Amino acid sequence: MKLSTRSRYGLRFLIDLATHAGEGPVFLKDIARRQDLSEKYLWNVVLSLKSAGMVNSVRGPRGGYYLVGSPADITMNDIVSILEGPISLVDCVENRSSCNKADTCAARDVWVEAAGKIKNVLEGITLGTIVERMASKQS
Amino acid sequence: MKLSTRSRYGLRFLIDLATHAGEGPVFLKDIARRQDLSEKYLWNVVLSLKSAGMVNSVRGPRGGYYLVGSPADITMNDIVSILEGPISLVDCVENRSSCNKADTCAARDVWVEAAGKIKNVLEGITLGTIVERMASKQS
DNA sequence: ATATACTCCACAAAATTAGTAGACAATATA
DNA sequence: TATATTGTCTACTAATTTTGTGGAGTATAT
Repeated sequence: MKLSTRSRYGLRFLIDLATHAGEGPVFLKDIARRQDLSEKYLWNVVLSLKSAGMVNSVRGPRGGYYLVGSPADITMNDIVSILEGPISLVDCVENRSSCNKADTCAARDVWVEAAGKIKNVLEGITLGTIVERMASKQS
Repeated sequence: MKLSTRSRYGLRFLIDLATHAGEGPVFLKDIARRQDLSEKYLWNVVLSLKSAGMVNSVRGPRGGYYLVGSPADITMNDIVSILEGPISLVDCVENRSSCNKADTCAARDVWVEAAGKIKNVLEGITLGTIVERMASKQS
């Protein structure tokens, strides 16, 4: 039950972006350097975030990336869903037809319930609160 | 954020076992047939459950597996922890030294919090309630 | 004795994840 | 308009994890 590096890198990217909000677009290259991530691989992660409309980019000199919405409106569930896929602990939660026993399966009910609760947890954590907490930590 | 088949198979094995409690040991072969799982692979999963002390076995004819404790005392967190490893969404949650930035990392705090809450959710679901719910569903 | 079922090591196929290479496209600025 | 800077994109490869198989052996109730 580990998250892939996509989610980890994505979150670090977004935190970095939120931290530098209001300073104009931020270079992918700078974030990769600050966070010590492969620039190429990070781009691939960020591509997903952009496709999902969570970030946007400006090309050319003085270009870079910026958050589309307010950090307070971006939840961990949003981030993980984009980068990891929907929070279904097993396929049959999302996709009844992936198992021909889904309708009568006792185990499935468990996973549906657990997935729902985990989703609630992740929805309760926003990028905004993360950045706030960071700031108060440093002072 | 998917669980591996180990957890899925393991839960189905345990549900089957709990359902047949009080009838003496249950054959792995029978469960594999009922649940339509590879006998060999299921054995490997069950081995982990046995090593962890959750189930025990009797050899020879009339042998088989049985639950060690009461279904009411076995939580989803126990099961997933055994079969999937500890619920740390990222390595640094369990293992600070896996990342040299763990002490100052803002993202880590998020994962620690999320992992703790997810653990609470899974601890709230026991094998006992699952079996009960199944029974009431069938009536 | 022997049938039944568990034990355990080693191996292999499949799938997923992680990461790299390099050419191309857009654009702010001089 | 030239050019430096930065994002875009496709294709490929390497590493890891997951999932599963084979087969020889061991314990024991009948």
